[in-house]
Amino acid sequence: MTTTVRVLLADDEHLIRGALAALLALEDDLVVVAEAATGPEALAMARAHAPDVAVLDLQMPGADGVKVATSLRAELPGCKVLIVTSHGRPGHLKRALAAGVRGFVPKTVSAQRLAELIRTVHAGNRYVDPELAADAISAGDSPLTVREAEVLEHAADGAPVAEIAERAALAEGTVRNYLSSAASKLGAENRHAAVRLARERGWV
Amino acid sequence: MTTTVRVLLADDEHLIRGALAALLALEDDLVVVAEAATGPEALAMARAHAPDVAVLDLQMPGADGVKVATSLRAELPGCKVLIVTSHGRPGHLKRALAAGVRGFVPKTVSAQRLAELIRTVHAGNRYVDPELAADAISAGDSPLTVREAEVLEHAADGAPVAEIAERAALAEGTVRNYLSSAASKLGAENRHAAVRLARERGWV
DNA sequence: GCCCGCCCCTGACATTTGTCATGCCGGGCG
DNA sequence: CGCCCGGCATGACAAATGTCAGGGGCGGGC
Repeated sequence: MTTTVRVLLADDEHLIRGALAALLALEDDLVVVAEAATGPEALAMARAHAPDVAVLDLQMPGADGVKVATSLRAELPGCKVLIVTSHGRPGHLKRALAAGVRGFVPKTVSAQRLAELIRTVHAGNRYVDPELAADAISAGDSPLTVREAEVLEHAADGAPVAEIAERAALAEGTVRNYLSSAASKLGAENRHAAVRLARERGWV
Repeated sequence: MTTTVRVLLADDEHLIRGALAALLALEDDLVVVAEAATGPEALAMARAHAPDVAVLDLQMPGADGVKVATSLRAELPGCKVLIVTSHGRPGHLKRALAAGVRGFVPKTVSAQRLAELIRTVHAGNRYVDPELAADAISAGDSPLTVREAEVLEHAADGAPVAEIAERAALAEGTVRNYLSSAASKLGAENRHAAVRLARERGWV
């Protein structure tokens, strides 16, 4: 007997979610038991329906896919998580795996392939897109120290150093130093470029 | 007799494009005659198949939806363009309409609704998502002068003023001035925040 | 024709940011 | 234990950035 897999689908784009639900419904052994458009909603739906596999978009309003996965791991250990994403940032993959995610693929895969992957993770196996994995490996670990990353995050919206210093409870000179060392580690000309790079690599 | 509508589908995310194609195929009067994953590919497909309606993603590799629409308008005036987008930036809507686009909607619409809209634009009518329209109106026109926008663009990747000055063939002081006035017009603290805001509003 | 306002452009000055030399502390290692 | 290394923190100085006052050109209103 082929067991049927109960799936939760979470993506903020209704068009895509609906289309996906329709396509997955064509597979005999898959059934979409719940849909959600936001992070918190996904969590609530998961609690209510206890799906076998949760297919989560990485970027959703409220809480991103990784955050949802973390909560899910604690509350429903039996629920496997598969993350799909449009723009694969290396660091996200690492964070996702740390959160216990079982699968991680870009949205460029076909629906057919996605269905296979749902079965794969349901069977207890893992799968990450080879290209994303290669990116993550070549990007490597974050070279930033805890404080450097913290200061970079505060600098993300272009705030002046004085403001960052206040929020981080540091002297201005110190903040400038962290910014500077972070920028040089990232090979950036200035802190703004550094912020962009760190974001791209998923290190902030 | 209900005429059948020949549709071109362009989106870089295979998962979504495939799912969409499948759903639209369920509608009796719609037929997807071509698919594309990039801007140039969409253009080539349009030339080859001369579709009635082109459904374009706003953000694609190569050339964005608006650029494709512009070319299409010149080469295939009979082909109506409907743009779908994940992240609606006000300025894009304006540019799109200027490029002769007939419909503009976020990806949060349902597939059912999208099918209706394809018929709507095919019938010669226009449709823009009310919420996006409201955003565009409230965001209003760009308050930036030509030079201000130009300098902001050059500043986008965090380049130092000297470099911007060279690329724009201006004195450094002048560049600082434009940056400064642009920032104040946008209500930004500094040029980096200004760049972000201008991007969000679609003014650069 | 003349004035006014806006855009374009510039250099000088004040402020902010980036860089450097330095000190403190805790953890690993010979 | 004593040493060295790396992360954390700071202030002083040099360089980049933001702000200001001002001048030339062009078009619309009177």
